[in-house]
Amino acid sequence: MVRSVPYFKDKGDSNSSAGWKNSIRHNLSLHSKFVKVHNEATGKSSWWMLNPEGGKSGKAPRRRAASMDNSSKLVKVRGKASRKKPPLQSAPESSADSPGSQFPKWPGSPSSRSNEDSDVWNTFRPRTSSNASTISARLSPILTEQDDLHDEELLPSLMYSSASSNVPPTVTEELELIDGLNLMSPSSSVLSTQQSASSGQIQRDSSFSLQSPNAAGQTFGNSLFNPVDISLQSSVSHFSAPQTLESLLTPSSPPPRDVMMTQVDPVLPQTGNRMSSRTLLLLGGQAAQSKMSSGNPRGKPAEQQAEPVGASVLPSTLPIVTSPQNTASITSLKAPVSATTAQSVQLGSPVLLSSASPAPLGLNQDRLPTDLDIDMYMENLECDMDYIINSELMDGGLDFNFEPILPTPSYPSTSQASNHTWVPS
DNA sequence: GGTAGTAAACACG
DNA sequence: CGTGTTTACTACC
Repeated sequence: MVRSVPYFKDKGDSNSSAGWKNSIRHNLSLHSKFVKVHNEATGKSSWWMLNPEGGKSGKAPRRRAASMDNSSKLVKVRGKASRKKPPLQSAPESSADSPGSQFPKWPGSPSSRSNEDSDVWNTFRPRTSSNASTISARLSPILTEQDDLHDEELLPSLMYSSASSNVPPTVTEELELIDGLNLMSPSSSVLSTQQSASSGQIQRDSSFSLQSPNAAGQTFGNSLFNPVDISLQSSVSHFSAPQTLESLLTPSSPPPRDVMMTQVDPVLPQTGNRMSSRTLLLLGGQAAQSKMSSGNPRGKPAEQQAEPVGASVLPSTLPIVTSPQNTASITSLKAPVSATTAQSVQLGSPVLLSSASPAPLGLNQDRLPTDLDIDMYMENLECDMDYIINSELMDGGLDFNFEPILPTPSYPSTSQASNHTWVPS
């Protein structure tokens, strides 16, 4: 608020912020439009997001109202709800409430996710205990939610993080920008709560690779790593492994980091060999969400915060080659895709945000498998693009900004792109 | 009367 | 102390 809303610019200090913060908290708690998503990673703090169902226009589910509020089913789950003084709390917590569960379940949310049925939030909550805690924890709600949404309904899932203390403001912003894509690198062993900065960066990269390439590819045709994008897209298009998502969501079996690139797929478990409109929606929604999440979405170059961690980030974006197990996983995931394609992915992963212009330069243009029908992918890309663009326009226009990435020193320069000296062989 | 903003009390970790 | 919940008060439409 302080950073994004002029009015609050000078109201960031603890003194002057007490009032409006209190008001915010008050409204968050009071109105069912907002739902709290517990985030163990941040201790006492939680994520606040818009109720996918919109919530009631009126008040939040108060104890008595909770039972009546069928639509939102946002029962009070706060364990300490009954802590109030006896006089006030005549009625004990309703049995309808799910005590202990911090996660209100709105109808239909986890539906698509086969087993997770009972507890959507469990799908991510456990992850909080893992290294990617903060990130994944914040992501899941979104993903789950959006996964639930139908194509026509891209509900805004604006999240407000109360974990300001744990996540640097800038990082928080970054995270918000890429909400829903954090899952892309949930398992990254590099990630940790303290390293949220780097993770944020990583996330951002992944987000770009997933949500921008399409749009960016068309918009920014002057890229050096076009093949990469195409490859990625192809992998995305072909890969469908719901179980992967399962594993991703399972704390016990953290997914390989490289999956972050293909994790987009998990998002579209039902998808066959091409991205479903649902997925597209998801991506678009995330983009839109990004805009919504911050008054100055891309305005602040991620590079700014990314710089310090850029070096470490890159490796994490193309780990496929580093770890045998990762490689295996990725190749298996990309079964339909030729090995060369996978390789191209590996090579290009770090520069995902580049465009997918039809004229690949440097890198592995000559490596592109003959069976890799670029046109086909391009078609898909165009299709996706249209969708995304439309979505974006509907939301007020495109808001892509890849500027920060280009100047990143860590990335191979244009002239050296074909050398890959930095690429593990 | 409904809604919204603010202040405040209170509980919890 | 930060966060979250709740109540009370006030102002506006």
